[in-house]
Amino acid sequence: MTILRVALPIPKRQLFDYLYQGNELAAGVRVRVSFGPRKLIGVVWGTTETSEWDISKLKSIEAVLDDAPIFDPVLIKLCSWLAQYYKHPIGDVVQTAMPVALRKGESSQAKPIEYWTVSDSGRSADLSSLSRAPKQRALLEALQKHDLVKSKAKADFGTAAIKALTEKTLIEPIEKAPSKKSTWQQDLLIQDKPTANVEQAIAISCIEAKLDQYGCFLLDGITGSGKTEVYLQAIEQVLKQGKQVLILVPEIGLTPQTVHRFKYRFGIDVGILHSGLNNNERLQVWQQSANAQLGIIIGTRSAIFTPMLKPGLLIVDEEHDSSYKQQDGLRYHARDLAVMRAREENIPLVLGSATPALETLNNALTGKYQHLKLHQRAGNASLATQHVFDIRQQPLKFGVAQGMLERIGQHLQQGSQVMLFINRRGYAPALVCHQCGFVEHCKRCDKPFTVHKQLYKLQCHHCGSAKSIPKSCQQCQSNELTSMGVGTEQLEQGLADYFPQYSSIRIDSDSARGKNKLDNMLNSINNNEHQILIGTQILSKGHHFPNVTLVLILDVDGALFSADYRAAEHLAQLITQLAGRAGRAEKPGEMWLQTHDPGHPLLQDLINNGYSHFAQYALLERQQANLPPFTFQALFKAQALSARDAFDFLQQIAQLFSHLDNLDCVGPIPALMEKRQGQFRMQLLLQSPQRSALQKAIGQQIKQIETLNLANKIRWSLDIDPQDFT
DNA sequence: AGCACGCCGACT
DNA sequence: GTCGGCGTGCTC
Repeated sequence: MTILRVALPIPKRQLFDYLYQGNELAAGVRVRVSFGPRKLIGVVWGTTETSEWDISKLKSIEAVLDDAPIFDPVLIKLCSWLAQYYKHPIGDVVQTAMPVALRKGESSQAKPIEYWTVSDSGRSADLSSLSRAPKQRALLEALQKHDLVKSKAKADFGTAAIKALTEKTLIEPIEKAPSKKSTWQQDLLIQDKPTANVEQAIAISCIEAKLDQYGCFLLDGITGSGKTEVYLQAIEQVLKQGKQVLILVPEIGLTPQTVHRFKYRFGIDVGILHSGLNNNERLQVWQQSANAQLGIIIGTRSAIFTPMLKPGLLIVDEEHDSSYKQQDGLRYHARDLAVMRAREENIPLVLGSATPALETLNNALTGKYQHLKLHQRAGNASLATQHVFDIRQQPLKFGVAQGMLERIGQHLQQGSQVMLFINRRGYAPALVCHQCGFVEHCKRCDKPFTVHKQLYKLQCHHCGSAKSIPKSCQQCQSNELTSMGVGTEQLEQGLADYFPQYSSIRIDSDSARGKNKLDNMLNSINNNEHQILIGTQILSKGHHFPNVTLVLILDVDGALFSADYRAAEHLAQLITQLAGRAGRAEKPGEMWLQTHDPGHPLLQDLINNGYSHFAQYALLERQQANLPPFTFQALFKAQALSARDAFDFLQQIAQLFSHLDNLDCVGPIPALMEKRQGQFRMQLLLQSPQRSALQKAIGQQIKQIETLNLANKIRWSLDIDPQDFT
């Protein structure tokens, strides 16, 4: 008789004890247990001699679901660390780390995958007979080449076409058992590879020198400098040793082209984990990776939990990308988790970016990570020139300065495309004088106030002090005080009226939602179907716009004067990424930044000296202001129908931490978005110069916080190392 | 989280 | 009289 400690999918920061009639059950095995009135599937997390519960009242395990653990020791350690570090319920963490199929208790052996294939009559069918049904024709044509996974066929051709062809008995379903062989080592076929330049060769040999141990590398290379080639040549060595490579990419970066590049170079199957997979397909990749049947696995954030039998290398591409941080539930950072995993697996980790996050850069500068730089730009890449446009006293039309409108007109007339960019990320409205550019700052913190229209107040997000919104500028007495901010729709309409002869298109996460919609939009842009592009964040990621010769960034000030101290960093990353993606060698682009503060040192540093110089300066500023990565933060957020409840709850938390030295408390203050879906949102920021002090303090208080009266009445969350303050 | 229990108002 | 609203509390 043994007592097992089981992780259950329950939002409680604890394990639950059960009796087990057998001798041992390894950690990582799934079990079915009864929990109150219901049945749950949990994961054995350990054994114990004594229970804090009355042993006679313990229930028994009802069923054991796995012969072998579904988590290896490294993943178990990783989950425990996650729960500990992010102060998150362990059962929830374990749940997040499992494919959905396994959460539901299905066998860890993947079921056969369902395909569509051509029937005998379909194989020889004449395509022209379907000329009036283009979807059906396209599907049949595709299937005559090779079978298609059902879910993919449905996504690409629709259910109607499938149904029609089934009724005509031209196609039929077929099941294929997942392959058991792990022959990728024999199949490995290295395609001709370009000769690495000197910098690439140095980077590759640095990584190769450490293939059998932990080491973290920052591969810091400007756009077009050939980071991928470095990955590929490092991967080659790992695969040749019979080891696996796990590659994380941003949500938007997992395109067929990316995958194809890896597939093509090595001639082997690549496991892909993205949001479009169904549960069984996901389980199959998971399973094949766990058995080392796949040499390369590429996936987004959650792929960091994919088990590997023979781990050899971890890569996080575009490591600065915000999609690596989960923004709800378990708020983990996949890049940080990758560091932990590489250390536990004792394998190297490569973080790649043209615009490294300041946290990462700091780790490279202090020698914690090895800094590999690529400065040389490959052949036909181009970089847009960057300029600042002073909009003080300039008449603005729908957010665009008159001078800029004229320039837009010139570019359009030359047959080029123009991109207008609205930066919403980290945006916080500051009160700017349109006459002289003066921005009112908090006297105590020397930080710009943030405008809160709901409360009709200016509020400092650093010390929490507030004052009412002034009527005129302190410096020039002008009444033209604006809290900048342009609406996408307003801009789109304005441009359509001003340039009626040109077609405009808006690309944001709303308009790009849906299968292939973004791809279709990007294609129509590069076919010159639209001349004016209006976009947000989504445009800056991974896509090239060779016909765009003018990029205009509208609300730079919203980031420069933001209460979110990361806004300037994100803006710089955006500008740098965009500059590398517009125009081409023979038709280079120009980029203009509209601002009330053309002399802003960060802005000037960025456009004159480039991202890496900017980043070092920004780091210095962070150090002087006692901000991350030189201090460590945790953010409590609360939302409720009554602002009072949210405030009181956070106030009670603040009191729990108030007596500690080494720990600063800011708030409770309204969140940057103070009201959403009718709920008031407040926040409380904890900050400490020592990570351990912050960890310890929260660890000691979290149980207490859970049991606060208001904790069950309102919605609240804790975000360790917060990235986003909206 | 989910599910039961319990205590109040508005229905046949 | 009971059906059902959702506040409270517990689950090894």
